[in-house]
Amino acid sequence: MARRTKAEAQETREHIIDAAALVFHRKGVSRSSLNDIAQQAGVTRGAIYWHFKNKQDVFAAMLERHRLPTEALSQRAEDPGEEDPLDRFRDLLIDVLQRTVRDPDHRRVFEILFYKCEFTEQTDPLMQRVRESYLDGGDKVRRTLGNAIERGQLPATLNLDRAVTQLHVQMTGLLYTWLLLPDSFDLDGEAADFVDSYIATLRYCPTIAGERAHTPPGGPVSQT
Amino acid sequence: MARRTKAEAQETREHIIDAAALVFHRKGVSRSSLNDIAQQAGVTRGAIYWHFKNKQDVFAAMLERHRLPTEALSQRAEDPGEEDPLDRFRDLLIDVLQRTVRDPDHRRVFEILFYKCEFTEQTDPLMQRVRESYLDGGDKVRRTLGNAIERGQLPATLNLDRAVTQLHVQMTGLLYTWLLLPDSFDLDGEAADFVDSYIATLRYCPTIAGERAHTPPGGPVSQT
DNA sequence: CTATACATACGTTCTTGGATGTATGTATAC
DNA sequence: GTATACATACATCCAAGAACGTATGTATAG
Repeated sequence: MARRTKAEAQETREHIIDAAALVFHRKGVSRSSLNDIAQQAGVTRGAIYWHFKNKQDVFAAMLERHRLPTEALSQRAEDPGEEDPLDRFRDLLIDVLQRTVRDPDHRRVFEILFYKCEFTEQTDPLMQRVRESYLDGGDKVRRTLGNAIERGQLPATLNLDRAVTQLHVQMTGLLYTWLLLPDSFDLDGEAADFVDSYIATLRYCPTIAGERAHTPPGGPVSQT
Repeated sequence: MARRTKAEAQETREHIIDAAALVFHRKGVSRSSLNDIAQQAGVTRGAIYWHFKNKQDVFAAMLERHRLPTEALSQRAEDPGEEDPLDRFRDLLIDVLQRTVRDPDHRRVFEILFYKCEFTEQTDPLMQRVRESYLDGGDKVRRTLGNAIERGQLPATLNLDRAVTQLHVQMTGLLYTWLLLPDSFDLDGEAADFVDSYIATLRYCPTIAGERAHTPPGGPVSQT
Protein backbone atom coordinates (compact mmCIF):
# COMPACT_ATOMS: atom_id res chain seq x y z
CA MET A 1 0.00 0.00 0.00
CA ALA A 2 1.19 3.47 -0.59
CA ARG A 3 -0.23 6.83 -1.44
CA ARG A 4 -3.58 7.48 0.19
CA THR A 5 -6.04 10.28 -0.30
CA LYS A 6 -5.48 13.46 1.67
CA ALA A 7 -8.29 12.66 4.07
CA GLU A 8 -6.84 9.22 4.69
CA ALA A 9 -3.42 10.72 5.27
CA GLN A 10 -4.93 13.04 7.87
CA GLU A 11 -6.51 10.02 9.50
CA THR A 12 -3.24 8.18 9.79
CA ARG A 13 -1.75 11.32 11.30
CA GLU A 14 -4.46 11.26 13.95
CA HIS A 15 -3.98 7.54 14.44
CA ILE A 16 -0.30 8.12 15.03
CA ILE A 17 -1.07 10.72 17.69
CA ASP A 18 -3.58 8.36 19.31
CA ALA A 19 -1.04 5.56 19.28
CA ALA A 20 1.66 7.83 20.65
CA ALA A 21 -0.56 8.82 23.57
CA LEU A 22 -1.22 5.17 24.36
CA VAL A 23 2.43 4.18 24.16
CA PHE A 24 3.62 7.28 26.03
CA HIS A 25 1.11 6.47 28.75
CA ARG A 26 2.16 2.84 28.95
CA LYS A 27 5.94 3.11 28.74
CA GLY A 28 6.71 6.75 29.45
CA VAL A 29 7.79 9.16 26.74
CA SER A 30 11.52 8.51 26.88
CA ARG A 31 11.19 4.73 26.80
CA SER A 32 8.74 4.89 23.89
CA SER A 33 10.51 4.33 20.60
CA LEU A 34 9.10 5.49 17.32
CA ASN A 35 8.94 1.83 16.41
CA ASP A 36 6.64 1.17 19.38
CA ILE A 37 4.37 3.99 18.28
CA ALA A 38 4.39 2.82 14.68
CA GLN A 39 3.44 -0.72 15.69
CA GLN A 40 0.64 0.57 17.91
CA ALA A 41 -0.64 2.67 15.02
CA GLY A 42 -0.29 -0.15 12.51
CA VAL A 43 2.19 1.72 10.34
CA THR A 44 5.97 1.86 10.05
CA ARG A 45 8.42 4.45 11.24
CA GLY A 46 8.47 5.84 7.73
CA ALA A 47 4.90 7.05 8.15
CA ILE A 48 5.75 8.83 11.38
CA TYR A 49 8.79 10.48 9.84
CA TRP A 50 6.60 11.64 6.99
CA HIS A 51 4.09 13.40 9.26
CA PHE A 52 6.42 14.47 12.06
CA LYS A 53 9.99 15.60 12.45
CA ASN A 54 10.75 13.31 15.40
CA LYS A 55 9.31 12.04 18.68
CA GLN A 56 9.38 15.49 20.23
CA ASP A 57 7.26 16.72 17.35
CA VAL A 58 4.71 13.96 17.87
CA PHE A 59 4.56 14.89 21.53
CA ALA A 60 3.99 18.54 20.73
CA ALA A 61 1.21 17.63 18.30
CA MET A 62 -0.46 15.55 20.99
CA LEU A 63 -0.37 18.48 23.42
CA GLU A 64 -1.71 20.87 20.78
CA ARG A 65 -4.67 18.62 20.04
CA HIS A 66 -5.32 18.35 23.77
CA ARG A 67 -5.26 22.08 24.33
CA LEU A 68 -7.97 23.02 21.86
CA PRO A 69 -11.23 21.91 23.58
CA THR A 70 -10.45 23.78 26.80
CA GLU A 71 -9.43 26.82 24.79
CA ALA A 72 -12.94 27.21 23.39
CA LEU A 73 -14.62 27.23 26.80
CA SER A 74 -12.13 29.69 28.24
CA GLN A 75 -12.74 32.06 25.33
CA ARG A 76 -16.42 32.24 26.25
CA ALA A 77 -15.67 32.99 29.89
CA GLU A 78 -13.22 35.70 28.94
CA ASP A 79 -15.60 37.53 26.61
CA PRO A 80 -16.27 41.02 28.06
CA GLY A 81 -19.79 40.85 26.62
CA GLU A 82 -20.59 37.73 28.59
CA GLU A 83 -23.28 38.60 31.10
CA ASP A 84 -22.37 35.99 33.69
CA PRO A 85 -18.60 35.59 33.42
CA LEU A 86 -18.31 34.00 36.86
CA ASP A 87 -20.70 31.23 35.93
CA ARG A 88 -18.92 30.60 32.63
CA PHE A 89 -15.69 30.49 34.61
CA ARG A 90 -17.28 28.03 37.02
CA ASP A 91 -18.45 25.88 34.12
CA LEU A 92 -14.96 25.88 32.67
CA LEU A 93 -13.28 24.72 35.87
CA ILE A 94 -15.85 22.03 36.55
CA ASP A 95 -15.57 20.87 32.97
CA VAL A 96 -11.80 20.48 33.16
CA LEU A 97 -12.08 18.44 36.35
CA GLN A 98 -14.94 16.24 35.20
CA ARG A 99 -13.55 15.75 31.72
CA THR A 100 -10.36 14.48 33.35
CA VAL A 101 -12.42 11.85 35.14
CA ARG A 102 -14.79 10.95 32.33
CA ASP A 103 -12.78 11.25 29.14
CA PRO A 104 -9.98 8.67 29.02
CA ASP A 105 -8.20 10.47 26.18
CA HIS A 106 -8.18 13.70 28.12
CA ARG A 107 -7.08 12.01 31.32
CA ARG A 108 -4.32 10.16 29.51
CA VAL A 109 -2.69 13.37 28.34
CA PHE A 110 -2.76 14.81 31.85
CA GLU A 111 -1.24 11.62 33.24
CA ILE A 112 1.50 11.80 30.63
CA LEU A 113 2.20 15.44 31.45
CA PHE A 114 2.32 14.84 35.21
CA TYR A 115 3.89 11.41 35.43
CA LYS A 116 5.24 10.16 32.15
CA CYS A 117 7.45 12.80 30.62
CA GLU A 118 10.55 14.76 31.46
CA PHE A 119 11.16 18.47 31.07
CA THR A 120 14.84 19.13 30.85
CA GLU A 121 16.28 22.62 30.91
CA GLN A 122 14.84 26.04 31.48
CA THR A 123 15.58 26.59 27.84
CA ASP A 124 13.69 23.46 26.80
CA PRO A 125 10.95 24.62 24.42
CA LEU A 126 8.55 22.14 25.99
CA MET A 127 9.19 23.46 29.48
CA GLN A 128 8.79 26.99 28.16
CA ARG A 129 5.59 25.96 26.49
CA VAL A 130 4.05 24.64 29.69
CA ARG A 131 5.24 27.72 31.52
CA GLU A 132 3.67 30.03 28.96
CA SER A 133 0.53 27.96 29.06
CA TYR A 134 0.33 28.63 32.79
CA LEU A 135 1.03 32.32 32.33
CA ASP A 136 -1.47 32.69 29.49
CA GLY A 137 -4.05 30.80 31.51
CA GLY A 138 -3.34 33.12 34.42
CA ASP A 139 -3.91 36.15 32.20
CA LYS A 140 -7.20 34.75 30.94
CA VAL A 141 -8.31 34.07 34.51
CA ARG A 142 -7.27 37.57 35.51
CA ARG A 143 -9.36 39.10 32.73
CA THR A 144 -12.32 36.86 33.48
CA LEU A 145 -12.25 37.68 37.19
CA GLY A 146 -11.90 41.34 36.26
CA ASN A 147 -15.11 41.09 34.24
CA ALA A 148 -16.77 39.36 37.19
CA ILE A 149 -15.74 42.21 39.46
CA GLU A 150 -17.17 44.78 37.06
CA ARG A 151 -20.47 42.91 37.06
CA GLY A 152 -20.46 42.95 40.86
CA GLN A 153 -20.03 39.19 41.14
CA LEU A 154 -16.80 39.46 43.10
CA PRO A 155 -15.54 42.06 45.59
CA ALA A 156 -13.71 44.99 44.07
CA THR A 157 -10.99 44.54 46.68
CA LEU A 158 -10.11 41.10 45.30
CA ASN A 159 -6.37 40.41 45.15
CA LEU A 160 -6.15 39.18 41.58
CA ASP A 161 -2.61 37.81 41.81
CA ARG A 162 -3.41 35.71 44.85
CA ALA A 163 -6.61 34.54 43.24
CA VAL A 164 -4.76 33.38 40.14
CA THR A 165 -2.04 31.68 42.18
CA GLN A 166 -4.56 29.93 44.37
CA LEU A 167 -6.45 28.72 41.32
CA HIS A 168 -3.31 27.23 39.82
CA VAL A 169 -2.46 25.61 43.14
CA GLN A 170 -5.93 24.20 43.63
CA MET A 171 -6.49 22.88 40.12
CA THR A 172 -3.00 21.50 39.67
CA GLY A 173 -3.10 19.94 43.11
CA LEU A 174 -6.49 18.38 42.49
CA LEU A 175 -5.53 16.86 39.17
CA TYR A 176 -2.11 15.72 40.34
CA THR A 177 -3.32 13.99 43.49
CA TRP A 178 -6.43 12.49 41.95
CA LEU A 179 -4.47 11.07 39.02
CA LEU A 180 -2.03 9.56 41.50
CA LEU A 181 -4.71 8.15 43.80
CA PRO A 182 -8.06 8.10 41.97
CA ASP A 183 -9.72 6.18 44.79
CA SER A 184 -8.77 8.65 47.50
CA PHE A 185 -11.68 10.94 46.67
CA ASP A 186 -14.53 11.32 44.18
CA LEU A 187 -13.31 14.08 41.86
CA ASP A 188 -16.23 13.71 39.48
CA GLY A 189 -18.90 13.98 42.15
CA GLU A 190 -17.19 16.70 44.17
CA ALA A 191 -15.86 18.77 41.28
CA ALA A 192 -18.55 21.42 41.72
CA ASP A 193 -17.91 21.49 45.47
CA PHE A 194 -14.21 22.10 44.97
CA VAL A 195 -14.84 24.87 42.46
CA ASP A 196 -17.51 26.52 44.58
CA SER A 197 -15.24 26.29 47.57
CA TYR A 198 -12.56 28.11 45.60
CA ILE A 199 -15.02 30.80 44.50
CA ALA A 200 -16.15 31.15 48.10
CA THR A 201 -12.61 31.92 49.20
CA LEU A 202 -12.50 34.63 46.52
CA ARG A 203 -15.43 36.22 48.31
CA TYR A 204 -14.83 35.62 51.95
CA CYS A 205 -11.20 34.76 52.68
CA PRO A 206 -9.64 38.04 53.92
CA THR A 207 -6.19 37.41 52.43
CA ILE A 208 -7.66 36.97 48.94
CA ALA A 209 -10.99 38.77 48.87
CA GLY A 210 -9.55 41.90 50.38
CA GLU A 211 -9.57 43.46 53.84
CA ARG A 212 -13.28 43.07 54.55
CA ALA A 213 -15.34 40.08 53.65
CA HIS A 214 -18.76 41.09 52.39
CA THR A 215 -21.73 39.33 50.90
CA PRO A 216 -22.25 39.89 47.18
CA PRO A 217 -25.58 39.15 45.51
CA GLY A 218 -26.46 35.49 45.53
CA GLY A 219 -24.41 33.39 43.19
CA PRO A 220 -24.04 29.69 42.58
CA VAL A 221 -22.39 28.80 45.87
CA SER A 222 -24.17 25.56 46.54
CA GLN A 223 -22.80 23.10 49.03
CA THR A 224 -23.89 19.54 49.48
CA MET B 1 44.07 3.96 42.85
CA ALA B 2 42.04 1.25 44.32
CA ARG B 3 40.72 0.13 47.64
CA ARG B 4 39.80 3.00 49.95
CA THR B 5 38.89 2.94 53.59
CA LYS B 6 35.29 2.33 54.50
CA ALA B 7 34.70 5.95 55.37
CA GLU B 8 36.10 7.08 52.04
CA ALA B 9 33.97 4.55 50.20
CA GLN B 10 30.89 5.94 51.92
CA GLU B 11 31.96 9.39 50.81
CA THR B 12 32.21 8.37 47.18
CA ARG B 13 28.78 6.80 47.50
CA GLU B 14 27.40 10.12 48.67
CA HIS B 15 29.29 11.92 45.93
CA ILE B 16 27.72 9.65 43.38
CA ILE B 17 24.25 10.45 44.70
CA ASP B 18 25.04 14.15 44.66
CA ALA B 19 26.31 13.89 41.11
CA ALA B 20 23.28 11.88 40.05
CA ALA B 21 20.93 14.54 41.42
CA LEU B 22 22.78 17.22 39.49
CA VAL B 23 22.78 15.26 36.24
CA PHE B 24 19.18 14.11 36.65
CA HIS B 25 18.20 17.70 37.21
CA ARG B 26 20.14 18.93 34.20
CA LYS B 27 19.30 16.29 31.62
CA GLY B 28 16.31 14.44 33.02
CA VAL B 29 16.57 10.95 34.49
CA SER B 30 16.10 8.98 31.29
CA ARG B 31 18.63 10.99 29.31
CA SER B 32 21.22 10.72 32.06
CA SER B 33 23.64 7.88 31.41
CA LEU B 34 25.68 6.29 34.15
CA ASN B 35 28.69 7.66 32.34
CA ASP B 36 27.35 11.20 32.74
CA ILE B 37 26.90 10.62 36.45
CA ALA B 38 30.33 9.04 36.80
CA GLN B 39 31.99 11.98 35.08
CA GLN B 40 30.12 14.46 37.25
CA ALA B 41 31.22 12.53 40.35
CA GLY B 42 34.81 12.23 39.13
CA VAL B 43 34.74 8.43 39.07
CA THR B 44 34.08 5.78 36.46
CA ARG B 45 31.03 3.66 35.85
CA GLY B 46 32.76 0.86 37.70
CA ALA B 47 32.43 2.79 40.95
CA ILE B 48 28.72 3.30 40.41
CA TYR B 49 28.17 -0.37 39.61
CA TRP B 50 30.00 -1.25 42.81
CA HIS B 51 27.75 0.85 45.03
CA PHE B 52 24.50 0.51 43.11
CA LYS B 53 22.76 -2.08 41.03
CA ASN B 54 21.84 0.29 38.18
CA LYS B 55 20.50 3.77 37.49
CA GLN B 56 17.14 2.96 39.06
CA ASP B 57 18.96 1.99 42.24
CA VAL B 58 20.85 5.29 42.29
CA PHE B 59 17.56 7.10 41.86
CA ALA B 60 15.98 5.19 44.72
CA ALA B 61 18.93 5.95 46.96
CA MET B 62 18.59 9.63 46.16
CA LEU B 63 14.91 9.56 47.11
CA GLU B 64 15.64 7.69 50.31
CA ARG B 65 18.24 10.23 51.39
CA HIS B 66 15.76 12.99 50.59
CA ARG B 67 12.97 11.42 52.62
CA LEU B 68 14.79 11.22 55.92
CA PRO B 69 14.89 14.83 57.16
CA THR B 70 11.14 15.34 56.75
CA GLU B 71 10.51 11.98 58.40
CA ALA B 72 12.05 13.18 61.66
CA LEU B 73 9.84 16.26 61.91
CA SER B 74 6.70 14.33 61.09
CA GLN B 75 7.49 11.80 63.81
CA ARG B 76 7.48 14.58 66.39
CA ALA B 77 4.12 15.90 65.23
CA GLU B 78 2.62 12.44 65.30
CA ASP B 79 3.70 11.62 68.85
CA PRO B 80 0.55 11.18 70.99
CA GLY B 81 2.49 12.62 73.96
CA GLU B 82 3.13 15.87 72.09
CA GLU B 83 1.25 18.61 73.91
CA ASP B 84 0.80 20.90 70.91
CA PRO B 85 0.45 18.57 67.92
CA LEU B 86 -1.18 21.22 65.76
CA ASP B 87 1.75 23.56 66.18
CA ARG B 88 4.26 20.78 65.44
CA PHE B 89 2.17 19.99 62.36
CA ARG B 90 2.26 23.62 61.37
CA ASP B 91 6.03 23.70 61.82
CA LEU B 92 6.37 20.64 59.64
CA LEU B 93 4.36 22.06 56.76
CA ILE B 94 6.10 25.42 56.86
CA ASP B 95 9.45 23.68 57.02
CA VAL B 96 8.76 21.62 53.92
CA LEU B 97 7.72 24.70 51.97
CA GLN B 98 10.57 26.91 53.13
CA ARG B 99 13.19 24.22 52.81
CA THR B 100 12.10 23.80 49.20
CA VAL B 101 12.84 27.46 48.63
CA ARG B 102 16.02 27.73 50.68
CA ASP B 103 17.79 24.39 50.31
CA PRO B 104 18.92 23.85 46.71
CA ASP B 105 19.53 20.12 47.30
CA HIS B 106 16.03 19.68 48.64
CA ARG B 107 14.48 21.71 45.87
CA ARG B 108 16.44 19.81 43.25
CA VAL B 109 14.93 16.49 44.30
CA PHE B 110 11.42 17.92 44.18
CA GLU B 111 12.07 19.34 40.73
CA ILE B 112 13.33 15.97 39.59
CA LEU B 113 10.26 14.24 40.99
CA PHE B 114 7.82 16.69 39.43
CA TYR B 115 9.49 17.52 36.15
CA LYS B 116 12.45 15.33 35.37
CA CYS B 117 11.45 11.71 35.76
CA GLU B 118 8.90 9.30 34.39
CA PHE B 119 6.71 6.86 36.28
CA THR B 120 5.67 4.09 33.99
CA GLU B 121 3.12 1.46 34.98
CA GLN B 122 0.86 1.02 37.95
CA THR B 123 3.08 -1.91 38.78
CA ASP B 124 6.23 0.22 38.60
CA PRO B 125 7.88 -0.04 42.04
CA LEU B 126 8.76 3.64 41.90
CA MET B 127 5.20 4.66 41.15
CA GLN B 128 4.05 2.39 43.94
CA ARG B 129 6.61 3.92 46.23
CA VAL B 130 5.38 7.46 45.62
CA ARG B 131 1.80 6.27 46.04
CA GLU B 132 2.60 4.60 49.34
CA SER B 133 4.51 7.66 50.40
CA TYR B 134 1.35 9.69 49.85
CA LEU B 135 -0.79 7.14 51.68
CA ASP B 136 1.61 6.84 54.60
CA GLY B 137 1.85 10.61 54.79
CA GLY B 138 -1.93 10.75 54.79
CA ASP B 139 -2.06 8.30 57.68
CA LYS B 140 0.45 10.31 59.67
CA VAL B 141 -1.54 13.47 59.04
CA ARG B 142 -4.73 11.66 60.07
CA ARG B 143 -3.18 10.57 63.35
CA THR B 144 -1.70 14.00 63.99
CA LEU B 145 -5.00 15.75 63.33
CA GLY B 146 -6.69 13.16 65.55
CA ASN B 147 -4.35 14.11 68.37
CA ALA B 148 -5.10 17.77 67.71
CA ILE B 149 -8.82 17.05 67.97
CA GLU B 150 -8.35 15.24 71.28
CA ARG B 151 -6.48 18.25 72.62
CA GLY B 152 -9.34 20.48 71.53
CA GLN B 153 -7.29 22.26 68.88
CA LEU B 154 -9.61 21.26 66.05
CA PRO B 155 -13.36 20.65 65.92
CA ALA B 156 -14.46 17.13 66.77
CA THR B 157 -16.66 17.17 63.69
CA LEU B 158 -13.63 17.51 61.39
CA ASN B 159 -13.89 15.41 58.25
CA LEU B 160 -10.49 13.76 58.36
CA ASP B 161 -10.56 12.35 54.85
CA ARG B 162 -11.34 15.69 53.28
CA ALA B 163 -8.74 17.35 55.47
CA VAL B 164 -6.08 14.92 54.31
CA THR B 165 -7.10 15.26 50.67
CA GLN B 166 -7.11 19.03 50.85
CA LEU B 167 -3.66 19.00 52.45
CA HIS B 168 -2.26 16.87 49.65
CA VAL B 169 -3.91 19.12 47.10
CA GLN B 170 -2.65 22.31 48.69
CA MET B 171 0.93 21.20 49.36
CA THR B 172 1.39 19.42 46.06
CA GLY B 173 -0.17 22.31 44.18
CA LEU B 174 1.99 24.87 45.96
CA LEU B 175 5.23 23.02 45.31
CA TYR B 176 4.35 22.13 41.74
CA THR B 177 3.33 25.62 40.68
CA TRP B 178 6.09 27.42 42.55
CA LEU B 179 8.76 25.13 41.11
CA LEU B 180 7.34 25.81 37.66
CA LEU B 181 7.09 29.58 38.14
CA PRO B 182 9.20 30.62 41.13
CA ASP B 183 8.65 34.30 40.41
CA SER B 184 4.88 34.10 40.37
CA PHE B 185 4.66 34.32 44.16
CA ASP B 186 6.88 34.45 47.25
CA LEU B 187 6.60 30.94 48.66
CA ASP B 188 9.23 31.55 51.33
CA GLY B 189 7.63 34.68 52.69
CA GLU B 190 4.05 33.47 52.44
CA ALA B 191 4.61 29.88 53.55
CA ALA B 192 3.17 30.53 57.01
CA ASP B 193 0.19 32.31 55.45
CA PHE B 194 -0.59 29.38 53.21
CA VAL B 195 -0.34 26.91 56.08
CA ASP B 196 -2.41 29.06 58.41
CA SER B 197 -4.97 29.49 55.69
CA TYR B 198 -5.20 25.71 55.37
CA ILE B 199 -5.57 25.28 59.14
CA ALA B 200 -8.26 27.95 59.14
CA THR B 201 -10.29 25.97 56.63
CA LEU B 202 -9.99 22.97 58.95
CA ARG B 203 -11.73 25.06 61.60
CA TYR B 204 -14.22 27.14 59.69
CA CYS B 205 -14.97 25.71 56.25
CA PRO B 206 -18.28 23.84 56.66
CA THR B 207 -17.47 21.09 54.16
CA ILE B 208 -14.28 20.18 56.01
CA ALA B 209 -14.69 21.34 59.60
CA GLY B 210 -18.08 19.71 59.92
CA GLU B 211 -21.63 20.69 59.06
CA ARG B 212 -22.64 22.56 62.16
CA ALA B 213 -24.18 25.37 60.16
CA HIS B 214 -26.24 23.06 57.99
CA THR B 215 -27.03 20.37 60.53
CA PRO B 216 -30.68 20.19 61.52
CA PRO B 217 -31.13 20.55 65.28
CA GLY B 218 -31.36 17.57 67.55
CA GLY B 219 -28.37 15.29 67.22
CA PRO B 220 -24.67 14.87 66.83
CA VAL B 221 -23.19 14.92 63.35
CA SER B 222 -22.21 11.58 61.96
CA GLN B 223 -19.43 11.58 59.42
CA THR B 224 -18.09 9.16 56.83
C1' DC C 1 3.60 12.39 -15.26
C1' DT C 2 4.70 13.96 -10.78
C1' DA C 3 4.25 14.79 -6.11
C1' DT C 4 2.58 12.38 -2.34
C1' DA C 5 2.26 8.93 1.34
C1' DC C 6 4.10 5.79 2.96
C1' DA C 7 7.43 1.06 3.50
C1' DT C 8 12.02 -0.78 3.55
C1' DA C 9 16.89 -0.98 4.14
C1' DC C 10 21.13 0.76 6.02
C1' DG C 11 24.78 2.92 8.78
C1' DT C 12 25.85 5.19 13.00
C1' DT C 13 25.68 6.30 17.62
C1' DC C 14 24.78 5.34 22.64
C1' DT C 15 24.17 2.78 26.34
C1' DT C 16 24.19 -1.06 28.97
C1' DG C 17 25.81 -5.09 31.72
C1' DG C 18 29.26 -7.99 32.60
C1' DA C 19 33.88 -9.74 32.60
C1' DT C 20 38.28 -8.90 33.90
C1' DG C 21 42.28 -6.46 35.90
C1' DT C 22 44.45 -4.42 39.92
C1' DA C 23 45.91 -2.18 43.89
C1' DT C 24 44.96 -1.44 48.40
C1' DG C 25 42.65 -2.06 53.09
C1' DT C 26 42.07 -5.34 56.76
C1' DA C 27 42.02 -9.31 59.46
C1' DT C 28 44.45 -13.22 61.01
C1' DA C 29 48.40 -16.20 61.96
C1' DC C 30 52.77 -16.59 63.80
C1' DG D 1 55.47 -6.60 64.10
C1' DT D 2 55.23 -8.63 59.89
C1' DA D 3 53.85 -11.78 56.42
C1' DT D 4 49.97 -13.86 54.38
C1' DA D 5 45.30 -14.25 52.54
C1' DC D 6 41.38 -12.39 51.17
C1' DA D 7 37.78 -8.92 50.50
C1' DT D 8 37.02 -4.50 48.88
C1' DA D 9 36.80 -0.57 45.79
C1' DC D 10 37.27 0.69 42.07
C1' DA D 11 39.14 1.14 36.57
C1' DT D 12 39.16 -0.82 32.02
C1' DC D 13 37.56 -3.43 28.27
C1' DC D 14 34.25 -5.82 25.40
C1' DA D 15 30.14 -7.52 23.10
C1' DA D 16 25.38 -6.79 21.98
C1' DG D 17 21.31 -4.48 21.17
C1' DA D 18 18.41 -0.69 20.55
C1' DA D 19 17.04 3.53 18.63
C1' DC D 20 17.69 7.15 15.54
C1' DG D 21 17.99 9.55 11.10
C1' DT D 22 18.44 9.10 6.38
C1' DA D 23 18.36 7.27 1.98
C1' DT D 24 15.91 4.83 -1.13
C1' DG D 25 12.04 2.10 -3.13
C1' DT D 26 7.21 2.16 -4.73
C1' DA D 27 2.48 2.54 -5.72
C1' DT D 28 -1.16 5.57 -6.17
C1' DA D 29 -3.84 10.10 -6.19
C1' DG D 30 -4.40 14.13 -8.65
